[in-house]
Amino acid sequence: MTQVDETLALLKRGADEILIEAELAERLRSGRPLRVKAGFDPTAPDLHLGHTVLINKLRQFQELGHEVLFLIGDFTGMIGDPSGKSATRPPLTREQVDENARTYEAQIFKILDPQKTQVVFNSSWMGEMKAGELIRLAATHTVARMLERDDFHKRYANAQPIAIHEFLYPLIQGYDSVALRSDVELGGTDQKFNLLMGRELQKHFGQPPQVVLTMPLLEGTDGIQKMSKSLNNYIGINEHPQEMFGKIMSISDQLMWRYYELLSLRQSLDGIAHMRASSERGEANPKVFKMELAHEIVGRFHGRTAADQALADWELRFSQRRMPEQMPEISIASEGAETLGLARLLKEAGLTDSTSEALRLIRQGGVRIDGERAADPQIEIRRGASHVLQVGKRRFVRVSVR
RNA sequence: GGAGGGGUUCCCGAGCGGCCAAAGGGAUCAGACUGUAAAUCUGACGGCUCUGCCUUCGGAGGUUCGAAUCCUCCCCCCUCCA
Repeated sequence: MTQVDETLALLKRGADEILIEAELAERLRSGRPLRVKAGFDPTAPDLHLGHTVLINKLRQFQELGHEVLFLIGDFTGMIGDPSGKSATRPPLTREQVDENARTYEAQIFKILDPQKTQVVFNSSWMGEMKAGELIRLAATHTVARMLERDDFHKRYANAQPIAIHEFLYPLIQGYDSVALRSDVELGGTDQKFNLLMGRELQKHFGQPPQVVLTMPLLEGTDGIQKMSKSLNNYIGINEHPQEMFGKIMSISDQLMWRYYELLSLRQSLDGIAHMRASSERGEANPKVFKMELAHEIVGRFHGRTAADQALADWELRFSQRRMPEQMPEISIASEGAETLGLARLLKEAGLTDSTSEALRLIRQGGVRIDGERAADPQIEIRRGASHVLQVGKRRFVRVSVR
C-alpha cells in the first residue's frame, strides 16, 4: 500500500461517496496542500452534532496537511437553501454576519485547527458581481437540469411553490468553488447536486473540477429525520453538559449504534460491532454503552470534568431518582394574597406554559412538592413558604412565595 | 388573461350548516413499567377566575336561531390553457 492509498483509505472512512476517487488520488499524489471547501449557512451559528460529522472530516484533512476553506454563505443566505420550508429570507446586516461568524469560529475551533482554517464569505465576490455576469452564470444551466435536483423535483411534483431565485442557489454555491479554486468540497449527501454544480462551473470557467466528498446525514434524536434545529431533534454542541448528556441518553438503543459510527472517535468500527453484539446477546446493558457515548461526546465539547459530572448527575437523577443538587431558584410575589394556587405557581415559575397545562399535569400526577406527589388541583401555597416544585422527572425549581 | 383545485389547531391531514376546541397520524408532555430522558402500554395535548366561560379553522364583511362548513369582496398557493 502506498502512502496515497493509505491516505485515501483514511479519508474514505465514514464518507458516503467520493466523486471522483481517482481524481482525489491524483491530487493527493501532487503533494501540495489541497484547498478543501465546505459551506455553511450564515443564519445558523448554533452547530449541532449533525454538523460535526462533516467538521470531523475537515479536521482529518487538516491533520493530513491540507487547508480548510470554511465558507460562510452570507450571500446565498439571502436565498436560503431551497428545502421547501424556507421562503425568501431577509438579508442579514454586515454586523449580524460578522457576529455569526465569530460564533461559528468559537464553535468550530473546538474541532478545527485555526492555523489551517480560512474563514471566507461569499458576499465578498458575489456582492461585486454585475447583473450581466449573474445572467451569464444563469445561462449555463437549463430549467430541466435544475428540476433534476431532488428538492425541486419533489416540490414541483407535489405542486409546491418554487420561486425563481431559488434556482440561483446551486449556481452561486457552484460559483463559490470557482472563486475559491477549491480542490475538494465536502457536504452532506443532500448537497450532492450543489456540489456537482461546482464541478460543472469550474469546468465551464476553465478550472480543474473539484472532488466532491459527501458525508452521511446524521439522524436527529427522533431517529428518523435528519438532525436539524427546525425539527427540534438536535443536540447542539454548545448545550449544557447535563442537557447534552441527557439528550444522548434519550436516543433509542437502536439509534445509538449509528451515533457511535458517525460520532465516536474513541471507538473503532470493530469495537462498535463488538459492543453491539454483546448487548444483542443480552450480555451487556445497552444503557452502559450509551452512557459511554454520552460521556465521550460531552467531554469533547465541555472537557473531561464536566463530562464526569454530567454522568454522575444523570445516574443520581434517573437511576436513583433523587433530586439534583442544583436547581433554579425563583421567588414569586403573592401580591397581597395569603396563598397562591399550585397551578398558578407552576405557571409563574415557568414550569408550565399555562395554568391549563399545570392543572392537567396535577391531575395526571406529574407534579411533586418537595418530592411528594401533589395530585389535588386545589392545593394552595402559603405566603412565606419555600418548596421544591417538580414537574415530571426532569424539571425542578425551588420556589419561594413572598 | 381564461378554466379548475386549494389555504383547518405545533406539523401532516379529515370535516363541508347544529352532536366541533374540530377525526386520524406525527411531534410534545405526563403516568405505568424499566438497570436508560431506550422500547412498550395508558392518558393529556387553545386559553382562563376550569363540571363553566372566552378566543380559533387565510383576511374582511354578510346570510342564519346557529358557520370551519353557505354568500360577497380581498390576499396567497397549485394545475392546465394562453
